[in-house]
Amino acid sequence: MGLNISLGIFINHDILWIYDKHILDFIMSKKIFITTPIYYVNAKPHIGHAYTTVVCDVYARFCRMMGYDVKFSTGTDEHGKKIEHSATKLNQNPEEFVNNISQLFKDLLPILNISNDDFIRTTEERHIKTVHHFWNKLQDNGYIYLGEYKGWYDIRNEAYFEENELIDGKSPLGGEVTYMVEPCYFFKLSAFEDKLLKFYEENPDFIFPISRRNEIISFIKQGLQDLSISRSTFSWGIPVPNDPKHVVYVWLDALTNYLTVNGYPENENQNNDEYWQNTLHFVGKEIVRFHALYWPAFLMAVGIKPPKQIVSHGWWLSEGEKMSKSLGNVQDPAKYCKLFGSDALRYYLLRELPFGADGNFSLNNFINRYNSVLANSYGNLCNRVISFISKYCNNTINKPLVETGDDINFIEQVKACINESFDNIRSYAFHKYLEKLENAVTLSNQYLDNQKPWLLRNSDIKRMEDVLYITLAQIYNITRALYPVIPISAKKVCNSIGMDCNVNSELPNTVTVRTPEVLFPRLDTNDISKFDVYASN
RNA sequence: CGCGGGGUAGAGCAGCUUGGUAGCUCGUCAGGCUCAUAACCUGAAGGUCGUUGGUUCAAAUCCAGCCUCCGCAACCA
Repeated sequence: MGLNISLGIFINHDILWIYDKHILDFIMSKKIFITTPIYYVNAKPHIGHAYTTVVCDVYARFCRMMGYDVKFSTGTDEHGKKIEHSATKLNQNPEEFVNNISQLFKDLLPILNISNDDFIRTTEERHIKTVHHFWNKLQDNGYIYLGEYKGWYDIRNEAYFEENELIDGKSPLGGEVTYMVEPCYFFKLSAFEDKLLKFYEENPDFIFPISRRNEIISFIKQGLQDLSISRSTFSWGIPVPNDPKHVVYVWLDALTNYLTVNGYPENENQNNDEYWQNTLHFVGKEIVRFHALYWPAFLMAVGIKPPKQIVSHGWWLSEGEKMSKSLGNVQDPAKYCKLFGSDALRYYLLRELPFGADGNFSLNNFINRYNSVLANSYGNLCNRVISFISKYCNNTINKPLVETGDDINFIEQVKACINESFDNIRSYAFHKYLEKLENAVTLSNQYLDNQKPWLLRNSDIKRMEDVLYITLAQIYNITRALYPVIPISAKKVCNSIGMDCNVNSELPNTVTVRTPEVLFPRLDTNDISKFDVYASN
């Protein structure tokens, strides 16, 4: 029972463009809930955080463009020993510390032009209420018991190990270990092995991509142990209901943020909630296990259906190496936005990395793509056509009465590109989505060069106008298709031809243009070291 | 046997799921155009797709082994 709505209608003079493939038909209603992970406030935001957030934003904007009612949340994860530790080192109390860093993440959102509907902090009262309710529910249903955590504790790395995991009396992570016994609460994760495997079986798309799904399945098949879900060796966390010596394990705390955002526990019956039924969690590959395994188990334990899909992406290297403060190569997303504009950064993030894979973020490469695609190809196309109309057609252009074979051919090819482009959204192949639109831009430049309106100006004014209108119509279509990625520039282009970015808008018979500003000024590559893009410590 | 990701034109990468003329961006060379952001368009050179073997009519693509590079014991997306 896929949703049968027409997904975006592109109007091209005399041609009704209907993008009728149900790219999002796995979403069963018109509502959709998109989340970023909540970011751990142990350090300042870097390009990796920006990436996840931008991916979600582009997806959210795309869905809205296609007529969906989107709820899009992000936020910060603020509890845990590490935070307590970091705060102490700076002679701050934890509240002060998390307020500062959380604000940095929040400030980044408008800089990246993110259209989130909510920003949640795990220190908020509404969230603490949710966690308490969720915990009690788990307890009422018999999935929590008090036990002891025993093992060799690596203090430096804050992790427990089994005797047989130790190497030369040290932890596998290289730290000194001491044997510790800590009373703590456990979640009966072991009871969910079969249920989880069955769930993955019945919902083969639950974990994206497949390789991650296989990893999780083989992890479960090795056997699941009960999960310790409380800590008593530090206090910066949400107290366990009725036993405030313990605080709630940070992942149980963090994951429930999604329920908080969706109105739980007031809105307790999430199974009837249309947003919840169509929840997409976008995550980095390192936290797939928490989202694809622990989270559905927790939810099953309280009787809530797991989310629709866990969408996992890869990691960024910086200039070929791991991002690291000591190497000074931590890419600062805010600096990129300031220097090149948020659209350029958003475009680069999506275009450079094949979604799911790891990739390399490099300033040189950024500038290369910026110049070749945004400036020379797309920006220049918009500029040359609109300027032409502005200069030689008195700002006004009329819809052609007849079309030649070349025209039809061109229009059909662009249409095919946009269709293929959108098809790639379904599999989160954002790099291909953009590549196809770049193809459409190239086709437009080729069409112009073949038709040579600058020669027609002296021989056939009517034909010149037809060519320009037809090209302008395709620019309008391409621009709207690009809107989710480069919303600011897309709006500028649409405005300069007196239109909005709505997919259902139709180019009128007579279009009046305004000379556009240069969208993406070419960047000088002679000395790229002058661009200060790295985070200061 | 720790886990994971790679090895495709000078550089950086896609393609591998669903085998079938090897593609993209940049760079180089030669042309064209002049509406445009010294941009745009055309053409050319340049690759035995790490290696060995297997499956197949057919392998960059599937399978097995090998060589090799790189991440992970974090600032974790």
